[in-house]
Amino acid sequence: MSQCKNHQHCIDTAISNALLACQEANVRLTPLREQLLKLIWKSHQPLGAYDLIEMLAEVSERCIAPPTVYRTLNFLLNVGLIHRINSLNAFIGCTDPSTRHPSYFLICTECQTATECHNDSLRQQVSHIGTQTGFRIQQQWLEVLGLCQNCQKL
Amino acid sequence: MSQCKNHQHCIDTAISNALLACQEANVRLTPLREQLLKLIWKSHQPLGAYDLIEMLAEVSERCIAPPTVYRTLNFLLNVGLIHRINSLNAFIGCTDPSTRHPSYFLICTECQTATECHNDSLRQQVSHIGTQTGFRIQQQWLEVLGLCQNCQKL
DNA sequence: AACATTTTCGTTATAATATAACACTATTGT
DNA sequence: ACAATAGTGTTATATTATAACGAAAATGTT
Ligand SMILES: [Zn+2]
Ligand SMILES: [Zn+2]
Ligand SMILES: [Zn+2]
Ligand SMILES: [Zn+2]
Repeated sequence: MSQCKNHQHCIDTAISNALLACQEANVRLTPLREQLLKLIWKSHQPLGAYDLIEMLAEVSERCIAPPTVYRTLNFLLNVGLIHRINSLNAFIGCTDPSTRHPSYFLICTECQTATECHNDSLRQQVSHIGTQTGFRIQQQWLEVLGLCQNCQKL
Repeated sequence: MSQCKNHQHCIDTAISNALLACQEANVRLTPLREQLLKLIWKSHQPLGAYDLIEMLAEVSERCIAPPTVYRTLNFLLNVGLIHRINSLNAFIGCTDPSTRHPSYFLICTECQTATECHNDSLRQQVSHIGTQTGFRIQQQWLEVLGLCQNCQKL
């Protein structure tokens, strides 16, 4: 939770964003989907699918098998409510699901905090590369590993 | 091989680059390592570890188990002779192992060709984000999925 | 050459991540 | 009430990756 003062606010915002996004997309935020999204938002650290399975088991007594979790994760990915961190096989909440955008993250190797990075110059630069090379961009991920400001001090 | 006229030249260059890089780093390019690197350079498409195991079996009659291949892949990664495409769990040859650089790729979803992208403006832009946010960058990957020029025509 | 040291490779077992296939239940629209 | 669709449960299995340990090869030193 390194970078937020009131993490409950992050969670609340995430859920209300999710409700809006689902309404917009005309899909349903079922209890399971909402519960998983809340678990993902428990921290600002990417979580693996099997971490989430364990968390679900603890929280709700229900033992949910991998296919169900992966289905739900894919739903959240498709609606744009979460991102996948490919270098970690892990998932993290999107801080702005209102508009589709590439997945750019700064990930601290010390505290594991992943910070989404909405940077238009960067986006334009990538887009420019596409134009230059005649490549029609469909999807993109940038994952930057390193030390966040906090962890450099330690 | 989409973007190259003479792919044998790509392979030859890769091997001589590898010899140089290993000399420079004072490490050995053993037969196994060289063989694996050549297999990776068979095409401009990222290959999975288990693809490579199959290819090794076909080429050399030797049946090499996963740990050996992963060890060798990690060696090649560490020396900077190959890159890992995280979104595909796959590996591809580096087009310029002479200097360490981030892993930026354009990957065609149709023909699977992955083109390494040495773009300084992009690199500076990412570096700038690091400076702005006080994040000390250690490693980075950009993976752009889409359609290459060739595949758009089809 | 003989030996110790280090590096590389082989082998077995297993961990971690992800999906296929099919059945059942809940929701929605008529 | 019914049919159609969407969501979830369940079993089995595929795919990707590593731990642990021992044998072999290369390297450096007497
Ligand atoms: Zn927070
Ligand atoms: Zn986002
Ligand atoms: Zn080529
Ligand atoms: Zn490279």
